[in-house]
Amino acid sequence: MIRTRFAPSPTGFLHIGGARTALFAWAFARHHAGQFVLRIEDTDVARSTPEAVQAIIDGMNWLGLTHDEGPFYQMQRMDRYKAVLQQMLAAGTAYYCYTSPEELERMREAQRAEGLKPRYDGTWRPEAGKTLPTPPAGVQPVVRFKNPSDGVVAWDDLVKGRIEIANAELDDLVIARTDFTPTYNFCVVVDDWEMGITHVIRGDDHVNNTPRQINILAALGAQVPFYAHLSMILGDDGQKLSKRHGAVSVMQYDDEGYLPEAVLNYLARLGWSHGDDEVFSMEQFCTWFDLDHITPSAAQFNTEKLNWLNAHYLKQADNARLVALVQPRLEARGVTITATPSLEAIIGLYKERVSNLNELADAAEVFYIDLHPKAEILAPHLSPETLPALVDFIAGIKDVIWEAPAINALIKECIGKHGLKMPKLAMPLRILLTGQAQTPSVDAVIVLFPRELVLKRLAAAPIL
RNA sequence: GUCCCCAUCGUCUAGAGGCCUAGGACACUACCCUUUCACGGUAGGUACCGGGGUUCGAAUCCCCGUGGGGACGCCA
Repeated sequence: MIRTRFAPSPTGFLHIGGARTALFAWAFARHHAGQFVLRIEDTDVARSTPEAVQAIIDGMNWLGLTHDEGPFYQMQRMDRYKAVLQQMLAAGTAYYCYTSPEELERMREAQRAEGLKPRYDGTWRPEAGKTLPTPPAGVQPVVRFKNPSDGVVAWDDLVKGRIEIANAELDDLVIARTDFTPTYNFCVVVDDWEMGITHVIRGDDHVNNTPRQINILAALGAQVPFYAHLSMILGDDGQKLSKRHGAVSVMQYDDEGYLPEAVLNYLARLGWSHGDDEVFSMEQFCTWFDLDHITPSAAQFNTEKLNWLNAHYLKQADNARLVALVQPRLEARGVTITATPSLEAIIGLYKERVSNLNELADAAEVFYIDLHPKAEILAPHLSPETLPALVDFIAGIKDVIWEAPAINALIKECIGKHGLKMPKLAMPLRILLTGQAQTPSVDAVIVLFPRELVLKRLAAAPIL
C-alpha cells in the first residue's frame, strides 16, 4: 500500500508552492490507490497558530485535495517522540550535549571565518575510549543524534536521481531541545516511520535534511521510504516566493475569481508533463501522474497561462454553478439581484469572454444597478446622424417580439432606413444599456433585459 | 566559505544517441471570422548556457567552466 503525506507547518496560509506539493503527493497516492495523510507539523509552538491550521485545511478543501488520514498533530504525539528519544539515549545512538547556544554561535562564527562549514564540534559526543567533560551544574542539556562519522548516505531520489552525501559533511544535529521537546528532523523521522509513509514527496529545500533523516531511520532500524524532492516554484518575476515577496494564499486565487480546477490544472503542469497534454481533469491527472515526468529544475509561475486555463474552464462550467459563484460576489458589492434580468442567462452569454469570476460579476453587475453611462464613453458614439435611427429603434422596440432574431431584424431595419452601418446604432445601444463599449452581440444583450428596462435606459440618452 | 541541486523558445515544457532542418501550450505578430471588444480559426517568429571529450552520429552520455538555486538553527 502506497502512503504519501503532506506535512505543512501551520505558520501561515497554504501558498502555491505548498499546494503543488500537496497536489503531487495526493495524486501519487490516488494513482496507486494508496492513502494520503495530512500531518500538521506544529512543534514550533511560538509560530504555529490554529488560524494557520484552518487556513491550510481551507485551502486544501477548496482545491479538493482530500486526505484519507489525519490531520495528525505533532504536538499531540509528544509522548511517543519522547519514548523514542529515551530509547535512543539508552541505545547510545543519541547523547546529551551541554554546549550552550552562545558557545555554538562562537563556534560557527570561527568556522565561517576560516571558510569552513559551520558545525557542532562533538565535544559531548561519546566515543570509545574518550572521557567526556563533566556536565556543568544547572545546565539543561539538549539531545543530539550520534551521526555516523564516516561512509556515505545515499538514496535514489525519485525526481533528482541518485544523491550521495559523505557523513563527514553531517554533524550531530539536535533532536531534542533543553526542555526535551523534539525538533523537526526527529519528529519527521518518527512520524514517517510510524505512519508507514512509503513515499516522501516534499519540497527540495529538504534535500539537505534527507541524509540526516536516513541516518536516524537507520539508527532506529526503520525502513527508509522513497524520497521525491520537488523543485521550487518561482514567482512571475522569476524571484523566489516568500512571505515578503509574491507568496499568496491559494484562497486569494479564489478571491480573484479563479476556479479551483484551473489552479489545479495549472499547478499540475508546473514541473510535470504528460507529452503535449495541457488541459485535463484531475481524474485524468491521477491516472497519468507519475514521478518519472517531474522536472528537477525550478519553474516560474506564469499568471497569463493560468488566466488562459481559467477562461477555458469558465467556458466549460455549468451556468448554474457559475451563478452560485458569482451571486455572492455581486451581493458583496451590494448589488441586489432580481429575477429579471436572469443572472443565469447573463452568465451564459458572458462566460465565453471573461477570464475570471470577478470579470463575470463586473459584466453582470450593470444589469442590476442604476446605470449612468459615462459621458466620455457615450459621447463619441452619439452623433446627430445616429439619432433618427435610435429614435426609430426606441419606437420599434416597444412592440417587437422579445427574441434576439426579431430585435436584430429591427436594428437592421432602422439602420437600413437611414443608410447607416451596424456599429452606428449598435455602439450607442450597448453603451446606453450597459455603460460599456464592448459587449456581446447587442441583440443578444438586449433580450437579457426586460423590455421596460431597455426603454428606460434608452430614454435616458442625453440628446433625446 | 563548504556541501547539495539545477540548466531546451520570454514562460511552462516534449525530448530517455539517429524519428530533431528540435514538437506542444501560454504570450506575441499577421490574416480570417465579425455589430464593438473578446472568443474561435489559420499562419508566423523565437530556444538546446560555453568549452572539451565519448561515438559513425549528442539537446540527449562524461568532464570542466559559467550562471542560477538550496542548505549549513535548541525553524520547519
